[in-house]
Amino acid sequence: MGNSGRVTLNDVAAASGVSRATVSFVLNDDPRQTISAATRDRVKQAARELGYVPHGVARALREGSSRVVVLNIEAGLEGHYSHSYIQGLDAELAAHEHVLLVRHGHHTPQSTRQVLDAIAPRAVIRFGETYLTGRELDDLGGGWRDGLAAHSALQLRHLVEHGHTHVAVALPDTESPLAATRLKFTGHAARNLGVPVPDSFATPLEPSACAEAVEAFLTEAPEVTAIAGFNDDVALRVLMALRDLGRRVPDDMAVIGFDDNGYGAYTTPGLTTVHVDAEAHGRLSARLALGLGTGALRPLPARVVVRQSV
Amino acid sequence: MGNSGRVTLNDVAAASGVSRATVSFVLNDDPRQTISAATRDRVKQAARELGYVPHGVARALREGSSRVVVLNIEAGLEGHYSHSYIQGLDAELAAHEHVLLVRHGHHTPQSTRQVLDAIAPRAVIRFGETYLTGRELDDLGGGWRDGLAAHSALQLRHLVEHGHTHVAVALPDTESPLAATRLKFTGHAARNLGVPVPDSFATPLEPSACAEAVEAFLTEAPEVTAIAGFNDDVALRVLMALRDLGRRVPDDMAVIGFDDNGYGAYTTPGLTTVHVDAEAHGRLSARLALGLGTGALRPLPARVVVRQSV
DNA sequence: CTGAAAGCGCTTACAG
DNA sequence: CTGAAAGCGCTTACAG
Repeated sequence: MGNSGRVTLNDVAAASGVSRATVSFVLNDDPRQTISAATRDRVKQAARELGYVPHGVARALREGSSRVVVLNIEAGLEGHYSHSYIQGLDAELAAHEHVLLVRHGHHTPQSTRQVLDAIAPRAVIRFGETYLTGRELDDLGGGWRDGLAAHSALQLRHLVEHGHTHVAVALPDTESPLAATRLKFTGHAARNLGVPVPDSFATPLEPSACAEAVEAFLTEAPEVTAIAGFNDDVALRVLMALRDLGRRVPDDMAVIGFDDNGYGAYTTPGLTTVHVDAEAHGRLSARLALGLGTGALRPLPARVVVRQSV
Repeated sequence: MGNSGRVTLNDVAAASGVSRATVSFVLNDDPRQTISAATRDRVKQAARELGYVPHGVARALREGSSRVVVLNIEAGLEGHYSHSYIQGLDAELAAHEHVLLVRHGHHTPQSTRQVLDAIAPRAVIRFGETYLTGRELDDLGGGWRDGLAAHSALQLRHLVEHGHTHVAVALPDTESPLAATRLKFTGHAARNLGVPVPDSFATPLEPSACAEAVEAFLTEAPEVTAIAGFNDDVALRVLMALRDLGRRVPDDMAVIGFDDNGYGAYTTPGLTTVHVDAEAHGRLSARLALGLGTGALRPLPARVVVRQSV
């Protein structure tokens, strides 16, 4: 097996007494070749016995890309949704003999370039794109059907159905590329539901600063009776702020979260929130990245998890 | 530039009127070659103008490995610690011109093999190994100095310092490779502190099941006055269970978490917990994976974040 | 100081 | 049906 420890195509060819080309044809089930059953067996047998595994790097150099899919995820977008999404993506990719590799943190064009050049992945997925634009999800039939837009609307609708017409949106304190989009979608939904377009405010991480922010906002907008969180983290902070301010939830103020992260079950009152089938979104992204159809895959529609905060 | 869109070494060589070898020497600053300043400049200039970027796959095929480090992380080990750890790892690797790619989910030997073959990473890090064994951290001087053992001891010590001698450990419901190790370390610490070795129990995710588990355990062990959580998730579940059982925290039972995930600030009472400098652990792992020294890097010691639960 | 050549391990026209 | 050959883009002895 050469000089290194690795078993190569050469070794298999030598062991089975055919050329490298033939080995490659057999192992890759090339449909354009007709190779005798005897030869096939001999080659496969030899490959098995030698423990041959194709060298992906060489294959990638030759084919132009490796059987790897890279997911880029910005630091600010990580959360419960992304976690489930990754699970789905990983599982579906594995089912099609690809591996998922995730790039966390902040990505500059150079670093992205470096990854591309280093491993020539079959596809690079930018996390959030699907969900955000709903573009791929559109393929299932209907723009707002199961994207962020639909879910933003679901969140607001729950509030409206509970009698709230003046709603505010609580946003993270840090810059999130999703914040503006979310706000836009919620605005759309408000118009559809015939309620005023919600105002928004940021929620600092530090509890007393957050309480101040909530208080300041509510002083300016005393008509607001319900707050819709950008996500559960934000909603949880609002819940704490309201408690510190002595406002009762849901009696004085209703609060609803987004993307049920589980921790909303631990507060008093529990946080009502929106649950999204992120795992299926991940599977969908996988199929689309590989150029497969969406198959029978259909994400479960989002649903409201009712606890006590609204 | 060849037939594809890519600029290769060949293109740079042609543009600067030298051979491919020379281009390679110049661009890689090969110390064994002496190349005239004029030629160097010409080559570098041409590379810059053409926007040449070395093809990592080809380089990996030639050199045997790519400038990529892979982190394997099992689904059960993800949490706050891993999140910070990844940030540190990513940043430090980037500082040394490597990129971090994370493999989530469950890993079989075959899938690991596939990754290895697909991208020939410079190193593969198994998450938790460092922290768990404290092996790498030992290098900083002293086995228990800043690993899981030391932190388990810190958690228990806080309880003992607050007058608790009969402590129980709450574990996750799922199999965690860390659980046994944790228990062992806490046992060691108990002996050192001269208190009985803590018993343990599992905490189901489902709230009523969890309450039952807590109740059953405490009925068997009425002498227990404090519960140490495997992590904050577990401790938070215990907190909820105790509330549902009508036991007051900390008066009837003290609770302490582990690996401050932030959500402990949202409960009533707030969860006292142990905060670990995972980011520095990540940086350390990066340096060790690349075969660099640990430099001046020294993780901050873990500390107890005091809230109200003990 | 510089260039021609080999080779990393694979795939795939092309010629028998 | 099968094999010899080229080539993916790079690095590095080796020979001038």
